[in-house]
Amino acid sequence: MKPNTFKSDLFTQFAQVGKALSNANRLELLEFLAQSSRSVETLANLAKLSVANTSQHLQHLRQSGLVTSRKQGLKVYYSLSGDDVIALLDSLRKVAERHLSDVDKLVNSYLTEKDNLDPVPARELLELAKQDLITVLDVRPKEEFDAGHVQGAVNIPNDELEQHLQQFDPAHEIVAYCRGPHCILAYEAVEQLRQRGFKARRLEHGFPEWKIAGLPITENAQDKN
Amino acid sequence: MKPNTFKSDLFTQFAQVGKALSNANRLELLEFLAQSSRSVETLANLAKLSVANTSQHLQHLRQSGLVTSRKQGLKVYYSLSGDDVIALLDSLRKVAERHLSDVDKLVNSYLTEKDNLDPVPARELLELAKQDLITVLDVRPKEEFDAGHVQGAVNIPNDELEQHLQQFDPAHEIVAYCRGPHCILAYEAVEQLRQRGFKARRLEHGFPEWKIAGLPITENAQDKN
DNA sequence: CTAGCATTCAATTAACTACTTGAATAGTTA
DNA sequence: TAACTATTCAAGTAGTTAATTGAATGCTAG
Repeated sequence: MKPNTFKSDLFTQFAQVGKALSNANRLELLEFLAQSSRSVETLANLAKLSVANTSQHLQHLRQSGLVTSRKQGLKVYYSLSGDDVIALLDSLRKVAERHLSDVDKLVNSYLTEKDNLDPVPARELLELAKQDLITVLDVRPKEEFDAGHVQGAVNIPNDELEQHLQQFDPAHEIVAYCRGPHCILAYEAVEQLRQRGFKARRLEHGFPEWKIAGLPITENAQDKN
Repeated sequence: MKPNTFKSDLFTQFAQVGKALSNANRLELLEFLAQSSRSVETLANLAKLSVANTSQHLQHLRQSGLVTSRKQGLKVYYSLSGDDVIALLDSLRKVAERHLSDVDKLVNSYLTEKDNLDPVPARELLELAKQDLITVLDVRPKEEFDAGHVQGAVNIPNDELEQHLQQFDPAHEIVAYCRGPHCILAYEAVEQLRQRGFKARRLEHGFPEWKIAGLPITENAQDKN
């Protein structure tokens, strides 16, 4: 028996997963994959990387066990290998938020009124929706909405918000959400709506977190992209 | 507003934390720190690294916000910056275990009868202890035991087990634990006890997990090392 | 069975990381 | 104040990683 060898090998294996999380582009790819499974080309466009580079990053992620791939016709679709990966990304985000003061500074400087956009916890949204007191607004692009969204949500991508303002019931408060805790779309939507006199807040987290919490969603055939 | 710049900077910050987790030696240091706070020299000895190298790793960890340091007299004591770090390490471990088949192979080849050493969940241990049906055995070194241990546990470091066998009540099942889910000491103790005819199992997780689950512990003044 | 497409592979370059060594700093004790 | 100790800093080297480019593979449709 060689406990030390065994032990260090084990840490080496864990470090492989850590390495996969050590690059900003890979983390961005993971966030996109947390939405739904996607092809290499789509991911490359979303992350603004070359296709070859994206492919390499994805292979790296696959070797660490964070994503899986599946070939369908011409395209290769990648997806997260399990909900535990979302939990891991959430842990990472929590630690980073709590400890890296730089992150706070960034968030504060960008989102001028961050604190005033006080977020609605998921449970509260559920309750308000049940009593039909709110309109739930999904501001992500149509494809992401189609792949899966909070039950009862209305989809209006951010750049079309202006044209659809009259369809909102002014008596209802509007709760906006998008991809994750740091998706800016929801912040922007809330700001815009408030300027127009609506009562608006944002959902505390985003769709991936809602989904893994087991809260009600409407889900279509995945893998459209 | 520059959403893209903002966004990529944010991922860069998260990647800093990922980088901290991308090295086997740093992960090992974090595991030691999950036990209790420790000085640089102690950590260097535990991890079998040079002091300068250890110091560098620790600074890296501090810059990512995973640990904090505090100077006391001549020595500098490092500790985890919060329980969310333990949660993060646990997530990492879970993903690595589930996905890296190499890890399974290692565990299986090293721990010949892994499945037979069926682990006791924390709640079950609590219940059994309440009814006084078991002896809870902490096989870690004395210093770690002193810094904090499961309430009611007996401390016998692994290499002294042989000499203390007669002090166990043969009617009681023995549940052994040590540092974490992968600490080998507990496996070895269980094997040894079984060979001597005792009924023995190991605790499913280790002390750090027990502690963050909020289960009853006995804690002494930290920072002895 | 050929043309076209999505992805991967291979080779290159620049940038970064881990570890070593020896010197510098800061706190402590005589 | 001088000697000592624990830690950190600085510089150098070997090894690793990210991104680019262009070619190779493997499907699919005509």
